[in-house]
Amino acid sequence: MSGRAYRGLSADERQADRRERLISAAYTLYASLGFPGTTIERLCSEARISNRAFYECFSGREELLQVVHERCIEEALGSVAKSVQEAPDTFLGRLEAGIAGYVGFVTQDRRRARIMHLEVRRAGDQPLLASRERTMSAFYKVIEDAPEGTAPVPSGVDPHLLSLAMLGALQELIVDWVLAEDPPEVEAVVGAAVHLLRRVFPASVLQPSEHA
Amino acid sequence: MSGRAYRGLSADERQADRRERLISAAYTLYASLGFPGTTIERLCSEARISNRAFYECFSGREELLQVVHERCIEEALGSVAKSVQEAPDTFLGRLEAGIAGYVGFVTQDRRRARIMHLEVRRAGDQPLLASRERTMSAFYKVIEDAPEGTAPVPSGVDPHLLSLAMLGALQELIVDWVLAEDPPEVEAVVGAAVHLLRRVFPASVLQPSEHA
DNA sequence: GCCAACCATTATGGACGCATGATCCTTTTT
DNA sequence: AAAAAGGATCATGCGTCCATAATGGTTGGC
Repeated sequence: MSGRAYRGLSADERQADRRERLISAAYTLYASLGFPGTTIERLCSEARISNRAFYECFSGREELLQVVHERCIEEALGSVAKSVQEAPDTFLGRLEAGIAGYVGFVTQDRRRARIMHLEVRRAGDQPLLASRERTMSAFYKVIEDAPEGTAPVPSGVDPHLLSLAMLGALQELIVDWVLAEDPPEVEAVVGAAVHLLRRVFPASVLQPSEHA
Repeated sequence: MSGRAYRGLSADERQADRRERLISAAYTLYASLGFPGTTIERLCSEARISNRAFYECFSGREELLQVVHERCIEEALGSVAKSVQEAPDTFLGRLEAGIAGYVGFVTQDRRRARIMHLEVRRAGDQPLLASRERTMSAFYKVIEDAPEGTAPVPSGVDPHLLSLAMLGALQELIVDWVLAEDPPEVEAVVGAAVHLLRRVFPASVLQPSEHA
């Protein structure tokens, strides 16, 4: 057995520590050099980890990206869920809180926004699309959990495509925020996104009830 | 002087022919292997052109992509302009014709859709963003050329961000059409996009006049 | 304090792509 | 038909990255 203490850490702890350092390094390098420019060697030197040890943590660059992306999504979902729970229990309230929560979360750290909305696409990796699907369904939930069972999706138009388009709109706004040399205010991004969704999903017009 | 006839073509014609073959090869390879996977050697072998001669046509891979992309945009603008001109002179009519024209054009050849909406982003090349700006402004024009000078952009929301978001929405729909293993009908894509824009730009509600 | 585990640093071999140079076949001119 | 231009095929030098192996310094157990 090769489970021995070292620098006060067990074998598993050391392994986990290296893994974590690699993830942290990836977090930074993806945002600065982009995913294609982030070589394994750079990752290792940034994380101060042996080139050899990388392969004991991940099978290759793609798996690392996958893990980083999933972590980002997990954190984002948590943050958004919290924002939504604290919001007033109206469709509009939940919607606005969800968007503001997500945009706020993602713009809080420029690296996050870049990884989640730019680098993921550049990879073209297959398993990443699965993660994307998860985000989609989470987004669906926010809409489908409208309070009194009103279906906010209009008829005659594929609701899946509509949600897809809304995600694309939001994504484009965030990408612009990331790439523009003179980025818009976060509030403006949120405002545009909220305005968009408010107009697209007609349930919002049924919602002045709570206000009066 | 080195301007001599060869295979019935002048020196300039031969040069132009090689250029064209490279562009055609790029058109195909970008869509199958993606831009990053499209090496110069592959391009040359596909175009049946000497590796050496490539650099007499383009300075490198990026310039070729640039040229291909600009050609795509040019053709798209032409096609959309024609569709819009033939449409009824109402805001809604122009809008619908523009969207249907663009989606129809871009989905007419799968390679086009992929190049214009996927590979361009993957390149991360700087001059490409300029071309993208041109597309943006063209899109603006369609909206700003509303017949009786009504400003369809709502107040309180940055119209630039709103247009950006709409482009993002449309782009996402097209990307989905390209990547999905079970792609939606083109009509459904057009329908979703039209529905979206109709709801977002309130000028559309001022437009039942022509119908009666 | 000595040995052994541990691990970052530093090579090594292989593959790939870019850019350029050399070779050889084809086409045109005379 | 011979000479010369044109261009594709093949070959080279260079750099980068991946993946693995050898090196050497550090830490923990005894």
